[in-house]
Amino acid sequence: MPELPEVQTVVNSLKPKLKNLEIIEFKLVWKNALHNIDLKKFSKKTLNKKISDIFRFSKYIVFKLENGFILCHLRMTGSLFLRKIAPESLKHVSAFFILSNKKYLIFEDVRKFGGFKFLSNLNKVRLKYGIDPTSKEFNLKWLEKNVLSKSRQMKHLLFDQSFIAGLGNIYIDEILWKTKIHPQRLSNSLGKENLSKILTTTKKILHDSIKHHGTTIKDFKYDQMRTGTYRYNLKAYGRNGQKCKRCEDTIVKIKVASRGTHLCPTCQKI
DNA sequence: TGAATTGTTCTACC
DNA sequence: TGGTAGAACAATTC
Repeated sequence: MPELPEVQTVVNSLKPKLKNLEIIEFKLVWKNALHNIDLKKFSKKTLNKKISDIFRFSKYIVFKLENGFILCHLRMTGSLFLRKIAPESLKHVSAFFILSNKKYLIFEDVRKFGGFKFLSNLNKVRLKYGIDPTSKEFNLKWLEKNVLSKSRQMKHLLFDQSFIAGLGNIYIDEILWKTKIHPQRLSNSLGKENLSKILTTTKKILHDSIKHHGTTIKDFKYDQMRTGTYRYNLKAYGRNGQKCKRCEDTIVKIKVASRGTHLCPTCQKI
């Protein structure tokens, strides 16, 4: 389940290998893997173009070309990796590129929700998404201004990509457990101390997870085979029925924002 | 067999 | 109308 740290892991892994290569061919296997453009147009925009940079925007992997940007979203089960040979089975392959060094950039996606967009600029998409939690603009001042002015359940708020871009179910449950905030607690009921905790905890969790190449629960991998190891650091997510690592109570799983949500009923009082 | 899974987007409510 | 919440959607697994 790729969120910000997993997407960053893929970017870090691909960047040194892809920079300045040209896209020679594009094969679309699953037709819905192109999200805002048809195959003919996508090919015209991207073939024989050089990849001048690769970076993360929100949960997108972005390839910068001379005439625009390819955005790749992994959604639930997508993985993007480089190989020397063509994929031998196309069963879970949604699409692949052939590059000027004859290598294959393969997009594999069991659930098939992920895919590519082409945009000539990022102006519109930048307006649609909120602040990046790893940026220095994400600070206490910003939180005070934007969290206290709303009356939203914290899980809902942190999930909202137009508010903060990059968090998902796993890291939100971890942040709320660590800061002892109930997922249904209303944002305007928080004190400054809570906000300060949210700030430092969010930064630390994301940083630590990137260091561990993200969280692999089931599907996430980068570099074709390698899995992230942050799962060993999880305190709430997926631990329902197990003992809270802070007190003697048991982690429970409830539904908040129509998502499975893990919390400790003793540590995280509403 | 159908419930569960995800981020995004659409719709409904107040 | 704007802010908020909840459901629908994509496809597959077990």
